[in-house]
Amino acid sequence: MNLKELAQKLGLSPTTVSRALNGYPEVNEATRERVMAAAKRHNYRPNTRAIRLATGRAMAVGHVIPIATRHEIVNPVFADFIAGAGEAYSRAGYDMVLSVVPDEDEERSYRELKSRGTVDGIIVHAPRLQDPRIPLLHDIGFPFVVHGRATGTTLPYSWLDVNNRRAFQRATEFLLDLGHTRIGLVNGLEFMDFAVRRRTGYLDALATRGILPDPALMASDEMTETSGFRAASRMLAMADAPTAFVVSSMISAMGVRRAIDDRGLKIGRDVSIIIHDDELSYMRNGDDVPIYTATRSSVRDAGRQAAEMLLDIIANPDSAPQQRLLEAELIIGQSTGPAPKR
Amino acid sequence: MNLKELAQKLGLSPTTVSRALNGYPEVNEATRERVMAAAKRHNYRPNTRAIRLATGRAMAVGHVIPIATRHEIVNPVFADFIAGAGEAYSRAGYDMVLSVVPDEDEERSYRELKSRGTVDGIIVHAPRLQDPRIPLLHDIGFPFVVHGRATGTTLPYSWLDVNNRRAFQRATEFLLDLGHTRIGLVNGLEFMDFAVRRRTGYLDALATRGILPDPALMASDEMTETSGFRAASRMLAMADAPTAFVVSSMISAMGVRRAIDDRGLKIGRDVSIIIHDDELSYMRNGDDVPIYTATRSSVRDAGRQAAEMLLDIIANPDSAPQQRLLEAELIIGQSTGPAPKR
DNA sequence: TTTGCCATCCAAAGCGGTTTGGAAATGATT
DNA sequence: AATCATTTCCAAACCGCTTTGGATGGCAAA
Repeated sequence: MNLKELAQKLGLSPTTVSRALNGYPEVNEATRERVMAAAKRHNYRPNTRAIRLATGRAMAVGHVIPIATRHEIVNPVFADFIAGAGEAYSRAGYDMVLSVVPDEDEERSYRELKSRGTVDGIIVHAPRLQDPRIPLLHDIGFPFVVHGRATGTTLPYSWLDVNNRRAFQRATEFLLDLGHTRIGLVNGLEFMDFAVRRRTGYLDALATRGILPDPALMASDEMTETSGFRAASRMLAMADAPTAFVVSSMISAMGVRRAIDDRGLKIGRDVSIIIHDDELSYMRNGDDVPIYTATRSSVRDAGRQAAEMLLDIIANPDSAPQQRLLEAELIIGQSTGPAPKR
Repeated sequence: MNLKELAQKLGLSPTTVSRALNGYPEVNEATRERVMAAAKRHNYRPNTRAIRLATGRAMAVGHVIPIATRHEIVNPVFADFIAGAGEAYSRAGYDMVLSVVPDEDEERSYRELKSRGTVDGIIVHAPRLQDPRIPLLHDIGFPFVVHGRATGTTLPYSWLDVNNRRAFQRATEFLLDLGHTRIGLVNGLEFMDFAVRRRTGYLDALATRGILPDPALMASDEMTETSGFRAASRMLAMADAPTAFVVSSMISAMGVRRAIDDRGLKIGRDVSIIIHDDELSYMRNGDDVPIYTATRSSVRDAGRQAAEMLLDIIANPDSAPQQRLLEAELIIGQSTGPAPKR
């Protein structure tokens, strides 16, 4: 059942039927109702492909998932971010198209999305320092929103980010207040922008207390259980081992926990942990009482907000770039306690 | 730059240019090369929207992610499955569109995808027992491939699944061989098909050794760290506590590990664990030496294969349904050992 | 009655490709 | 030279919708 057939059945022109269904004013209310009823009765759904060609809009948004060819790691926050964004899209009648792209093909991939007209805009994931994607998308004139920021980029662009620096500063201060002075940082890969900001926050906190940072207490790696384990094991084996850890993710923290357990130490008593909690749905930080003390910010909610921002930018292409900085909340769990006396 | 313009520049008709680019035989090789060169030079990319309307094919595949409105949990294997599938799609020039749908709207969502012509086929995720989506998709005549199976469905349909029953049977037998007789099962939600099959495998193994299953040793819940912790804690508190666990996922296993650690027990010595390992990229089971003994089957690879199967079905709509059963390998890690003497 | 203005509807021209059904040119065959 | 088959190209229809630029008729104002 297409427009033409429906129009024929109604004894109207396709024009009028189209206008009736799309709420244009130049159509009699009576006929509009008649059209609406007939559309429902015949279960008419306009063909998306035709709409897209006619309007020139894709009614779709792209998410490019870069696969690091070296590690082949899919970002674990991805699923929840997508879930949040997806809600916003389906509410607005937009589709979400995912492109899984080996990272060396990313530029070509963006250009194609643009020139083939597959999508109306793009969410940029996991920005790195001076991320080349931002000037690129700017050049080809594609609406986009970055989830995160890219230090070193001077162009104005739209982004939505968590205040990672502040979060880690607060986390570190919290531990300092408990008397810890040897605090290990188990960070993500530091060519990622968020990881740099987190380190900055950690260093800032130490600096204001006049504590010299120890490079041996700062690890940077992929955020996996294994790498968390490795980093923590190494640090705990030191003569002057840390009494606390600031950890970039729930997953790394599980590795850190394993390292601590393996040495027969007890979390919250011998060693404190404070993590950043993205509130991944399959990785809840406890139900009622949080297991870990954490800086918390829902990545799913971030997805929703970023999507809404992008839709807004697509609808108003000439508006100024938008920015939104979310603050993480500091929640107290069972993984932190006063520094043990030596 | 569109077809017409390109044709004009070449002094050819759009017809010929289109045919030259799409490899039709009725065009001189010399002109084809000329066209190809010009297309590359002018950076011509056919407009996807136009192709779709003209051919009637969407050149896209849909993945519907149901969000359980109760738990709001995104399936953690999802990201890796998608990553695998995405590779297959982009190789074939297909787009992947994701719909995030509250599970009560799922049926409507499938019908819309079909009637609006958004996609050419669908991957069905996380099938339940007698999953209603299978007859539905069958009815509306939509090509689809199920990741998993649906016990109780008599219709023939295409699927790709891991032999979950066999995997858990082998895992349980492995523990039995080590002398364990009290073996806990930490399973996923048992309205999910895979979870039922896993339990069956577990029960089969016990049965062949003449061991009566103890309901108190079988837990079924969402596969989160917390639920793993809860289930294991409860079982370990029993008078006749289990000396081994079969655990449905790496994530639950982390909860199980925490429960074991909390009681001051040692994994592999006091308590054995064997898990099912989907080889999630951010959740590797150790690097060289596996941490956990596991039944292993890459969900990413499953995604790739399921996608290829679907593309094949879309290309040959009248072929018989395809089925593929993947066997998990049993890999020995450090989390299992002989049953402790009492 | 005429004029002008709305309100309501429609024909037709897009959107940018693919595909059908020739047409012209070339070469081979008789 | 005439016929026929091939090769090579093209005009035009089509996919299903939106949107522009009228057309028509009714009614109020002049």
